Amino acid sequence: MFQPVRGRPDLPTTEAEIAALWKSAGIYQKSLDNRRGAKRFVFFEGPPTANGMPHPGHCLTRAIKDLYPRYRTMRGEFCERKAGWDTHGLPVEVEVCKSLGIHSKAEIEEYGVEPFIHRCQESVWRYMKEWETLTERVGFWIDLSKAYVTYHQSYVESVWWALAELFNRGLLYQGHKIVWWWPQGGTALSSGEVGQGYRQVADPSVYVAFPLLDASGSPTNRSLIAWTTTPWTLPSNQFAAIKADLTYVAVRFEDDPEREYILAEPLAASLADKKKTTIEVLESFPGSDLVGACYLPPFDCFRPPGQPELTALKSGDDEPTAWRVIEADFVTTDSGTGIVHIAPAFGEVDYGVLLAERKRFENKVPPLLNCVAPDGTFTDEFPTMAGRFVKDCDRDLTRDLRSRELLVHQEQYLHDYPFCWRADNDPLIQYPRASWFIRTSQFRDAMLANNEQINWMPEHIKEGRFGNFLANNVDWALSRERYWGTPLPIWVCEETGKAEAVPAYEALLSKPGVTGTEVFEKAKADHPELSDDLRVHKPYIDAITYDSPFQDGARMYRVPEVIDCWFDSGAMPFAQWGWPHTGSDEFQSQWPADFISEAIDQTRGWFYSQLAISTLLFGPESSTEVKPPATMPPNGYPHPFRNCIVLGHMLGEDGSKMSKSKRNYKEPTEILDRYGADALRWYFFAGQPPWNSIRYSERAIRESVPEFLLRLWNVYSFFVIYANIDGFNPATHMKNPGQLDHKNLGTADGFRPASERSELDRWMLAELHATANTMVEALDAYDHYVAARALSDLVDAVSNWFVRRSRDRFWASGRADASADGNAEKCDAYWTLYEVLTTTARLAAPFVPFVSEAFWQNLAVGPFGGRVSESIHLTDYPAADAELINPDLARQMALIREVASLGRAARAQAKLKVRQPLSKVEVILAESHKNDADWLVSHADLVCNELNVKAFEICAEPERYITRTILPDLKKLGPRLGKKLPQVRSALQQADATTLITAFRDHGVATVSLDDGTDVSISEEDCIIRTTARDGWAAAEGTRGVVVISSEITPELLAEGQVREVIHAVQSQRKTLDLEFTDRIKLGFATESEELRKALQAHAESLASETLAVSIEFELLQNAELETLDIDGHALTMSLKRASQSKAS
RNA sequence: GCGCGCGUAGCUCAGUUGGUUAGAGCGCCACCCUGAUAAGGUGGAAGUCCCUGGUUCGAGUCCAGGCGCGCGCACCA
Repeated sequence: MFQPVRGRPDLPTTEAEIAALWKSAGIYQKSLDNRRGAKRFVFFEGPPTANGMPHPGHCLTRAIKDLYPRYRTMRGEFCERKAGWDTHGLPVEVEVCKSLGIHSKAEIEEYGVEPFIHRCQESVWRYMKEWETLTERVGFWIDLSKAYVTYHQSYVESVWWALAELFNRGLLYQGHKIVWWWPQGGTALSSGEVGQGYRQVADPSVYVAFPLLDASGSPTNRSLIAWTTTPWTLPSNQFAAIKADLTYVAVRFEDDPEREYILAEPLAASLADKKKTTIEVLESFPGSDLVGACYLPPFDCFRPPGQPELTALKSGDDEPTAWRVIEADFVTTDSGTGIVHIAPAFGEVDYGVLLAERKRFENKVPPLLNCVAPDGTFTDEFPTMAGRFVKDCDRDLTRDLRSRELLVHQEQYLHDYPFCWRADNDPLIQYPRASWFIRTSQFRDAMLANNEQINWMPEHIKEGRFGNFLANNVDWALSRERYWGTPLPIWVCEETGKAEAVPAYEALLSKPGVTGTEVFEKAKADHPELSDDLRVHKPYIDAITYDSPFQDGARMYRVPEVIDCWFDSGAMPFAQWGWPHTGSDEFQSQWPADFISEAIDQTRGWFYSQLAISTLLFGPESSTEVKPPATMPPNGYPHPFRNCIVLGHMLGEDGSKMSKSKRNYKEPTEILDRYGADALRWYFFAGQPPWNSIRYSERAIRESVPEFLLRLWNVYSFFVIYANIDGFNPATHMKNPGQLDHKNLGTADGFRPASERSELDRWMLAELHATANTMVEALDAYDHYVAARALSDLVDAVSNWFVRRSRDRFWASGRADASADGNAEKCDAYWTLYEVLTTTARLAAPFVPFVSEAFWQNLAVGPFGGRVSESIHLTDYPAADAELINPDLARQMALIREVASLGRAARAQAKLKVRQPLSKVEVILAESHKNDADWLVSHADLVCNELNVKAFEICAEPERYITRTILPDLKKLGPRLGKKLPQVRSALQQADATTLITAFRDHGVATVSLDDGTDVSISEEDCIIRTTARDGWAAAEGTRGVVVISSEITPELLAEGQVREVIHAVQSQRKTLDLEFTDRIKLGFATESEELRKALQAHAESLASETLAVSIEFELLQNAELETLDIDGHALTMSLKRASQSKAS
């Protein structure tokens, strides 16, 4: 007996039962133990941060991350899955600040770095529970208990090792650069972080006059017009840049006739338009004429009064170090005035100008002018606005310029500007700052070469998004002037400024004269619950100092910075094992990864950080002394991952980005509770290729259920119902159930080899095994979308053809076993369906692990107990049995299915319902299928049965019903005939098809005369012969042929049709009365119609057997249900009642 | 601005090296089945394959230029 099955699946409940089973039996662990020692399939978990709630996108990632490890495990490989959590960084700090109601660095310092860090460490686990629940709920098998955690000491020390390596190789350096700076947060951000914060804003756009100076240093009547959208940078102005080969003009505006202005010629008119005034051009000259001219800066905070001070150049001349026109290539006429205000402190390009200028000077070089403090306020060097946040001063600055008549024009300018990605009201500014960088740009080519070897899916990521990103690589801005992160392990000599990197905590403790460890010890004593991992974090680590190796008596102090948390995640391939300090075996065997997958936003994130770190540390140029694992492929590429599925972004119900505030998506738990994890997983896998953006809509998820899961469930439920009725037991006498593969099943009682079974069974098994082939091929190529579709087609074939065509066998009398009253054909049907169901469940297991497990438990573990795998996930993925695959039969069965379908179409067209028997159906096969004619005729019974007709034949006179058209096979003739093709085409159109076909038959070729007088000889293979139904017949055509239905209805046929109508009504009535389908009934009819009465009498026998009637009378029964029917216009009253108690079948 | 992706039926999406009649699911309409049954099936209607131009005997598919959407990048001073 199989456990009875719910008619309607309740997936969430089933899933909960299965999950409990897995847990109590430790199935995941067993699935690993099962494969220990086998070839490894290496998977890396990109660490999510448990600092926020999981959302639907995470369900997708986790589903994909589960699919391939499950599949590979079933394929015999050993796939460890170690979870991981990303725990450092700004997101955590910002969350904590929010909860404390503070914002700035000063406030954090005031609160205290130590308690702040404690808060951060606690906050990291805030949504841990939700994450773990979700992970299990979607069926993502991963070892959460051994998860790596980026703040753990061993992890931090691995990162330290990596940083020390880079430092020792000169690849980690401190540079003074213009960085994107978050003033309120007091730290620089990486380009990736900056990129996340761009937002469209309206900034003031000002056109400012820079009056040119005369020889004595006094302002003249003539001014340059510079344009900027950041007025706050004007006090720090240092140069004005022009383009040498651009034409500039001196002009006078009608509304301002006293002064003259200089700007690029192509932009002059548009500025006049903006000012709503007219313009008078006084003279024009090339930009080169302006180079070297001196001007009065808009603010005098740095400029002493009087004549510009001259400084010696290397060339022997001398020039002022500031407020001078210089030439620059980057000046364009796209916008502005063609004169660019240069403030080197606040722009990378501007800073480049300064560096270039500095090279020209002899001894004293131009200083960097900067009147903005790191916190974003003006310094005392700009007294009028000192202490105010620069972005808040734009209005006052503009007003000031206007009052001094230096403001030529002002407007609003709409553009994208970066804000802090974690504090989105804080604008970022470009700012000069000493910061630590990794020389990634030096490894650009190595990274590109490494990238070249990675199998990206979709392919275009390699050359496109990711390749471009690598090609434009800039040095990694690594350091963060923050608190909660991996501390930069660099200690600096207080006297000499010389630095060294420390690769491990132990190494630090063994330094001479080390002190400061007591700070953590004391904290631990005060708070025993404090995590030991915090000893390597701020502020404790900062307390540790030691004797300088560079100068006697000096001490070494750690630099204050922590690092970008993306470096943490990128170090995960080795840091998850604490390598190289520990975990050498693990790293050896788990690197590089065979498979990773994340969403596309990780191109600049985890995909990059992994590749960059791996290339720098383990690439061919590496001089790292600790060697990478011996498993490294010979040429060293690709690493650290070979195959990467880049997932599309998930969109909300409305197709736009998911957003909490827009409420355009349902919480994952709601979907999971309502439809189940398998439904969600199947939707993800089968809905679209994974790299498409995917719409997370409840409707779409709901509607994806019937097509596959429900259909499969219905077949399963059908099987269980009838197998129980018929006593089908697969375990009877089976010697070795194995994995219930075809060959194992062969040892069972009542099992006949496929070759001895009906064609339908052989077809079904052929489809099953062909599908297994397709799926393995697709999944090996990481194409689960194609695999899912193949699986779905298989289920359609089982449900809509095999079960449908096998009903008679399932309902035939006799037991489904090898006993004396056993029925061999019935047995075959059960064995076939049993094999199909168990094998399909295994094929589906990586996709829908819960439902397939439910099948396995009932179909396999139920009858066999401990003789089969206790879980479907401990079985092997089905390997196709090549001997069972049969392409000819597949084609033929497809043909017969089309014939049946066309027959129904023809009936529908002629309004002849299937209940009405017809005399004959004729088929005209397309030329392409003519060889299957004999086979089709041998299946006449099947066609007749499907279409409810008396006879089936291949049409003897096809010309009655069809016309044939000869079309050129363009694919074949195109390359051969080229430009002649259209002529051949029209010639064939005009030619008589029958003549051509005769010619093909008789001579193998036919000659076609073209309009240009030439002849072309073509063979039948060059053509496609199309068959088209003529009008006037009940016919339907498809690609494989034409089906014609005889629409003539004889009185006999009509009578039979009427009886079938009555049978239909009786069956409905049985159902209405809620009778068991084994209940016998008595029938009584009353009708005025002689015709109907005769029909019923004539077919009383079939009427009785179809409806399980023990008696049929032509008078109404006492105490029976009455129903009045209309059969073809004849009134009939039917009475029906149960004949006896139901008896078991 | 540059780069990547996408644009096919009312909706969500397939569409293999260019080839004759462009498909699926859902929805809609009509019908069938009634021993999987609050399921299942069949048929039908429905398309300017975003636009324009080009290459080609032939373009949904290749090329160029637009338009729209999404994402990414960033010296918009």
